[in-house]
Amino acid sequence: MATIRDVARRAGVSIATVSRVVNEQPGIRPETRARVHDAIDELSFRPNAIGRSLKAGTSRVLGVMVPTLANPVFAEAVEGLQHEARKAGYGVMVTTSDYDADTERAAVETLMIGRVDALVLTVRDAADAATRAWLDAIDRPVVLIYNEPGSRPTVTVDNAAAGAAAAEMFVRLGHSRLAVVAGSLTGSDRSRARWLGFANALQAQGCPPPVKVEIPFHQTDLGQAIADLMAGDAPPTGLFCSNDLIAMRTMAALRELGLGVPGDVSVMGFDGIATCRLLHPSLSTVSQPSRTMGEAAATLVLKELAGGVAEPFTILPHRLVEGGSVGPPPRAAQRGPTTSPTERGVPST
Amino acid sequence: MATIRDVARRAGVSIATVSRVVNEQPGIRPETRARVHDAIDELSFRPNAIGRSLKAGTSRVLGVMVPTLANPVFAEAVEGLQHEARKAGYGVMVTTSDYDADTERAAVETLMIGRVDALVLTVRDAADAATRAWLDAIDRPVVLIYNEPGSRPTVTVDNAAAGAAAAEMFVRLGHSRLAVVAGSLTGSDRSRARWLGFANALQAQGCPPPVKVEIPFHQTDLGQAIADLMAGDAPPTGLFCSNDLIAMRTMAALRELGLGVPGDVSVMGFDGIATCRLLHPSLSTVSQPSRTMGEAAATLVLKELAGGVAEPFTILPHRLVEGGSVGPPPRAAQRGPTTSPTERGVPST
DNA sequence: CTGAAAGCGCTAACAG
DNA sequence: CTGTTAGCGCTTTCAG
Repeated sequence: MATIRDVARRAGVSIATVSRVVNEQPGIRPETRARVHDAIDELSFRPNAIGRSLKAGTSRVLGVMVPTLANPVFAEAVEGLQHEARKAGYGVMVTTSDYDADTERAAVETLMIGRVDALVLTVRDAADAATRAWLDAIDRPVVLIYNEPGSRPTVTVDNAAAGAAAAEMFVRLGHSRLAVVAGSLTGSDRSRARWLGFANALQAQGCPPPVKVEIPFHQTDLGQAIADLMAGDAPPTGLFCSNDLIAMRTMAALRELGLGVPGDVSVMGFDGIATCRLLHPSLSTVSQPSRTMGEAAATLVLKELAGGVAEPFTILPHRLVEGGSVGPPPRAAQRGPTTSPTERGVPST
Repeated sequence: MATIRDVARRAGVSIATVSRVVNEQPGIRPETRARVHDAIDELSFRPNAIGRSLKAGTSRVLGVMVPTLANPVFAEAVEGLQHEARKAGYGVMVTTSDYDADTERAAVETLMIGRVDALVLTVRDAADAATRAWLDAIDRPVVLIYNEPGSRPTVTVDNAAAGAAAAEMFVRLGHSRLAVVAGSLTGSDRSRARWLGFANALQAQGCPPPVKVEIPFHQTDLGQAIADLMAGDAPPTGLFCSNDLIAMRTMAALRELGLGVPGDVSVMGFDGIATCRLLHPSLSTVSQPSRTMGEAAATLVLKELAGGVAEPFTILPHRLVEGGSVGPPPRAAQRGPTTSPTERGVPST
């Protein structure tokens, strides 16, 4: 691999001149510039980013950590982030944490040793004391994404409001016995926020508190969990799932049990991943603008890197996507006479 | 940020000693080591990877390029690759090419300038002359993934055999009028290989050649394309899609048209992404071990980096997943009397 | 067992 | 307009 010195020798100039040509600085005689360019081409020289970084003290690399790339919601965000970073000439180093707190810490540590200039992270719980401790100790720009706003700039949606919106939709349709199926209600801040928003809205509407079902990460077969949930003489008529992947698996489990969606039970997801429209019935969900969130996180962190001050948080709009998986509760479960949801209309606030 | 010099001063030793302690080299008096460790902790010193890289001439970073992270098949591979890389102490820089040949070149160039030690790539077409030219010019270990084996070590499945297996399944069930719905039949080497395997197998069985339908990347609504395909008096009874995402969209389009799957038409995908099991009917597909492929690519490239010689190619096994989206053709379309597929059984070779 | 010093590839201040 | 030189943080001979 040719170095700047090789080029200088070949072109018969000093390394400073080569550096100037490479960095397109003014004040070089055109013919000198041409000679240098020739030498560069002949040796197919590419300036060594490491030498450059060492001098500059920056790497022009962003570090990104998400729980997993196997969930399209994160993959899409990384895709958007990557595009935005590339436009600005930044590379992106990616790691996954598998929703594990220890892995999170270690992974971020590795990214920092790798000298990324800034970080974009999704942590399990931005409010957790231990997490906050190491997060606050990071001496570089950090932007959280998907997490609940806390001590670091954050790009997210209003999870509590989104949870409430889901609850209101269920209530509007006549549901009152509801359950929440979540990946890790206790561990994940956003999951908790959605839960709280959901449960509070239900309470405000005079509904009994929802049942909680927790699904361990990596457990893909929800058959037993859903069977248990739906057993008994007053099973829930609506399920609010903490993400679309879980919602889709829940629907599959319900079908196994011979229960109709939304005939016997309505299912609602969260995230708005691309494939959820392709189900039949299509999945009703609270959609987050994942790609845009990734882009926004990149923009934010890049701005901070450029010396700007990042806004403490960016709340992007969520959107209630009404698919086919949510409908009125089965007749037997309705309390009092109700007309069809469309006839009832939306309450005027 | 503390440097090795700060630590040395604080511990009252030379920077060489600090370096030795950090790199756990033998021959340091225990008390000296302890003093250095204390200084390191007090200053929370982390060795600067850039300085280290400059000296060593390697970055301990792998560069990865895939067409898009929005297709879970690639996201999963990157996930696997990343895990494997981290185990070996390597970081992973990711880029996407959007299936565009120019972007591919530019993205790889950017990765190389970023001084990745080696590359793992999925290119549109590993057989394309222009692509081969720049690929062969890369002066670092390169492993291709998903591509057809060519001039560089490759981790993939036997796409032609997989296409043939799909064809044989269709024929076994009694289909003869088939179509291929592909993302970019002309541009993608693997898509082409699957097509050839599929078409050749059909010919061998005495079936007419399949119809081709090409779907531009980014076109997510296949309604019109599928409507056109299914118009006419002898529409295909089976559709072989070049990937699961397209297959899922195809199924959605068919449903819009009021056509039953597999009653009126059978649909088969390719990739085996997680969500395809969750459809109803579940998608029949040729499954690739994506995560394992990512891991294998990492292992291969890491081995080469360690001085080993990489195998020219690693063909991982594909698997025909029989879901609910494929069945016998509708009665009217069958040629000659046939019994149900299970009764007919599999031909004894 | 420890220290001094060279040098990885590059940029930028300073000289000419 | 161009060259000389110092130095970014680290590892690694070579001396002692």
